Amino acid sequence: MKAKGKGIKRRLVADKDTLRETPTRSKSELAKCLRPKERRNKESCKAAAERTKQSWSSKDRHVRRLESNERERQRMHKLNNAFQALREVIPHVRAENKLSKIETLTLAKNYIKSLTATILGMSNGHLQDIEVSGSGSRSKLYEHYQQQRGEEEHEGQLEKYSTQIHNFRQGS
DNA sequence: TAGGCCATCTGGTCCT
DNA sequence: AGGACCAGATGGCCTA
Repeated sequence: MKAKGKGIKRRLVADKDTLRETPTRSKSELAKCLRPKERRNKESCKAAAERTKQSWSSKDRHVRRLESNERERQRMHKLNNAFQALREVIPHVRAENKLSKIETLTLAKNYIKSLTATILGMSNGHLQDIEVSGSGSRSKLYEHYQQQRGEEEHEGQLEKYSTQIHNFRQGS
C-alpha cells in the first residue's frame, strides 16, 4: 500500500485558544438518565445535568475537556502501539510499506488460520484423538478449527494467506 | 482532484 | 464521580 510520511501535520494538540466551547454537561448525570434501571424522567435529568453544567465554570469545563482529550490520545497511542506490535509478528514482505490497520487485521486473521491449518496438517489428524488427561475433552485447537471450518468450509487458508502476501508483494 | 488513511476532538454510554 | 470505551465528525497528508 502506501508509505505514509505523516510528520508535521496533525492539528496542534489541544490548541487551548481555539478549543471549541461546546455545550457540555455532566456525563454521569446524563448516563444515569439514560440507563434502563434508572427510572427518572428526562426532564428532571436534563435539569440536573443543567445544574451540574452551570456549577462548572467555563475554565473547569475547559480543563476537563483537555484532560479528557489527553486521555483519549494516550488510549489511541496504546492502540496504535498494539497494532505496530502485531505488524511486527506478521510475516509480510514489503517492510518499507507499512500495513494499514485494516490490512494488519485481515492479514493477521488469515495468518493465524493458515498456521492452525498447518499445525493440524502436520499432526496428520492425530490431534482429534488427543484427550486432555482426566478431562476427557478434545484438543481445544482441534475444536476451534472444526468450528472455523463450519463457517468457511472450503477455503484453503494457506492458499488464501499466500495470495494475500502475493498481493502485498505486488504493492496493491 | 478524488479517495484512502490517519490523528484528534467530542459527546454519549458503560464500568468500577 | 470519574475514567474507559466507542463512534461520528473534521481536516491534513499522500498517492494515483
